[in-house]
Amino acid sequence: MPHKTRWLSTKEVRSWRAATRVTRYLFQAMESQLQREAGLSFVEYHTLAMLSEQPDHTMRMSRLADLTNASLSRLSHLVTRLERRRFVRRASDPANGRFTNAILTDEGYEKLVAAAPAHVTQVRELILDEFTAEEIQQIGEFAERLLNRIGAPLSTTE
Amino acid sequence: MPHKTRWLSTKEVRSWRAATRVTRYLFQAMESQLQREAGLSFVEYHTLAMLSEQPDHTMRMSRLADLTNASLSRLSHLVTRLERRRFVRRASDPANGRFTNAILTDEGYEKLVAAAPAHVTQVRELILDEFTAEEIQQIGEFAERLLNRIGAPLSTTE
DNA sequence: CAAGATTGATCTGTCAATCTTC
DNA sequence: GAAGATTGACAGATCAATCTTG
Repeated sequence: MPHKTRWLSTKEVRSWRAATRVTRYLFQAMESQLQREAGLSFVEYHTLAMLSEQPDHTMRMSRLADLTNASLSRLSHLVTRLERRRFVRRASDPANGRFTNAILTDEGYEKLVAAAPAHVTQVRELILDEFTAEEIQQIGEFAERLLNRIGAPLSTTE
Repeated sequence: MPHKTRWLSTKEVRSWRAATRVTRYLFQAMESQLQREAGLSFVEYHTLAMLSEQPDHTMRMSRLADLTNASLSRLSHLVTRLERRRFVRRASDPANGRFTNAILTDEGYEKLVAAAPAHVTQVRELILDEFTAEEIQQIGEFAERLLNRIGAPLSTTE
């Protein structure tokens, strides 16, 4: 019941606020640029992107949900919308009927290819260009340490 | 029209993915912990927190929107909900009728005080405890550089 | 019955339109 | 008329309940 809370020091608060503020700000910037220029949300874009990296442009819903940081429910709704727009289609896994595969259509692939340059350019201008290669490396290490601590799977490629 | 896109290197992609993944993961973790244990969203919590730091527990809507990274519209809806729950009330600024002040109620303050220890503890356990003081400092500097680059206001205290 | 996935109800955010005060 | 703020309509996310297959 006691559990004395270890409050944050002034320096910690400062770092913490800057970090939360900037991450939220950057997400919003990317969201609205993608939305404006491609009519895709950040998650939608990454859903297409993850699929495009698979040799057969196919991935199981549950894995896709994990990689895009979305709940299965959220992904399911989202894929339904992407299906309506013909960017993705579903097919249940012939090997195991419990699994559903999401499959990138040609149209979806074209959409991604059209959207990518502007997005990547924004990421460079907004973020990467601020840092040296070593700093980018450093940031990646910090992020990976946190992912390990949390127990989140790291890699994209299985 | 050309604008050759400077695509990301393998290392850059790796850092970038880890960073986006971890930030989204952490936000979700904080969201759901706050929601579960206090019935507050992350923005709601920080809205109360920002108000509590003002001597008179009062702040203009537009400033509050800025500090919580919300649009004015979003904040307005949000404050309406917080008002219904009696955590905040509104009053138009006597000095300038265009301004609306959001004011933390006693009930709202108690809510915040009740929610804070668990939240702060989670922030430590999830994130801060992974890093040395120097690293936390370093992360703060990275974040502030980005905020400057973007042109976002930095400080909380005016 | 457990894992994978979907659905529907509800809540929250966004965008455009509007209102108010200076 | 412009800045600050609010509103309503719609799009999207969350949560709990449900369906389906192994």
